Amino acid sequence: MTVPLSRPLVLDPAGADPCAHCDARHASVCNAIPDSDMARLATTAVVVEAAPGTTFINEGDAAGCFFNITRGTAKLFKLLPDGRRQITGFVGVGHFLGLAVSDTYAFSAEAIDHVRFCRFSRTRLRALLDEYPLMEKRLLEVASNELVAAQEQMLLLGRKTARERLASFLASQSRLGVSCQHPRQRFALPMTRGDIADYLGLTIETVSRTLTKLRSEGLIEIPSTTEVVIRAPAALERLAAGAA
Amino acid sequence: MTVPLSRPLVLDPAGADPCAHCDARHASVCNAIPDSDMARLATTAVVVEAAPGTTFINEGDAAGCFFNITRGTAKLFKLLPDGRRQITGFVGVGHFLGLAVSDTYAFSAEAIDHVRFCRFSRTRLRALLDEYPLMEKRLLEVASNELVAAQEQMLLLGRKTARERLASFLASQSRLGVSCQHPRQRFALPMTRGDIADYLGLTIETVSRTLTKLRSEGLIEIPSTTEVVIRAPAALERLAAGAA
DNA sequence: CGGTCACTTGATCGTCTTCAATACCAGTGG
DNA sequence: CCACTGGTATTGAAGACGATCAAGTGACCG
Repeated sequence: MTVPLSRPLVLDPAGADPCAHCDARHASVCNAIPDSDMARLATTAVVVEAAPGTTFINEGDAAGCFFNITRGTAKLFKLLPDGRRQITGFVGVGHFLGLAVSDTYAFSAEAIDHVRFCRFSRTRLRALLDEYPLMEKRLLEVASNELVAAQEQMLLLGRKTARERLASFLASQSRLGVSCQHPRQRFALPMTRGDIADYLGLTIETVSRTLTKLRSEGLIEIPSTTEVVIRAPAALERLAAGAA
Repeated sequence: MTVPLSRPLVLDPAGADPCAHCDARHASVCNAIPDSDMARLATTAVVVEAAPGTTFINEGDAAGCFFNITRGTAKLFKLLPDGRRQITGFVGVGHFLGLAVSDTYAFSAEAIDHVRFCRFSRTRLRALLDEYPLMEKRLLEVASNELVAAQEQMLLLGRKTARERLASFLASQSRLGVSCQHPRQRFALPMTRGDIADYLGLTIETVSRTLTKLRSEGLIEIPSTTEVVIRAPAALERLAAGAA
């Protein structure tokens, strides 16, 4: 599984006061900063665009920046020397990246579709945090939530069957983003089967076979390879929870 | 794998100003609070003792408290309805527990040996954090570090072989606590084979077999079931890293 | 159209699990 | 002192789930 290494593209901030009109603001830690200071926030951030397949964070590199996704979806992953890959998460709009205390990144990040993000230097963000304690609180909240998600994923990787993993994955995807309260029946999967496999600790073949099986059993439909319809949400949830 | 449910024991805070003389303070978030305020800190905490096997946090219960381990080792875990268990971490002196934003605990915690910890009510800790921003910063640091560790564990659970998992586990245990810089050659394993299995996503039998194999190859020695000696640290690290 | 890439499907294989028996150790009481 | 017990660990044999290897399909695109 090779990782493309093309360069991300730095954009001129389009229009005045980009932060004030940011799509991601409502979902992001930046909402801790009052409207009146949005212009200042904008001056500390650099807007960057990354084409699909672009790796914009490299595990092990000096961690000079923080990131805030404002568009698209990216995958975070770790690699073993022989190329085995574990995707630790898919991140979308509003997601904050780079919370490593160490001086190097603990994971790599690659754009799945067209991704846009804000980049803050470590030192400037530090200053921002000192000035807006509310932002630090929000970050702690975010980190806590991710920790809970990470533990859930450990349960999945350590103890669930392939079937249960796919069911968990589909169930969680249906609850993503705006549909947090009202799970969608139909949704897109921007990532490839290979990505799903590396996220669930399986192989491409097992992912494909298991999806086919779930479909043949009437739990889901697969209108296209990038789209899923949940036909039996309750049954899927039961399966995801590992009910005996 | 049954989970004992006996009650933890609440102690009278022995002696005056227990926080000032706390063994865990240097390793804990409490070091963000100045010496002069130690007495106040002590009044917000309740010292609790838990015998081996005692479950002192139950996944799903209302999350009213935070915890700070001051003695012993505990295991954190999640269960599936049919009893499958994933241990998400072993926590020792100085470890801070309960960072769930949700109103229920996301995991259970059980004492391995004799554990002592401080218990803070959620509301009182919130007040403490508002008063000592440095403590909030420390918490964010702690959470970030745990997040990095969680990602490493996902890599292990999703992509490493049984051999590599055991090597990783032993290598990380040798670096625990005070021996962070100078890995110990010899150390105790307070947890059972079952605990190790549930931490590494394996079965007891595979853990036992794999340890035996590592021993027969001269990488480790096993003087007793609760003690390990690393004979070939470099080779073990290479194995843990998944070198091809 | 030919080429590439992602996905699906089939057959075989291997690692780890499951089932089962045995060994071990500490604690208890005869 | 030694049999007895319960819990934990080791070891062996058989089985299963998912991996690997291999072939085939379909969609997109130059």
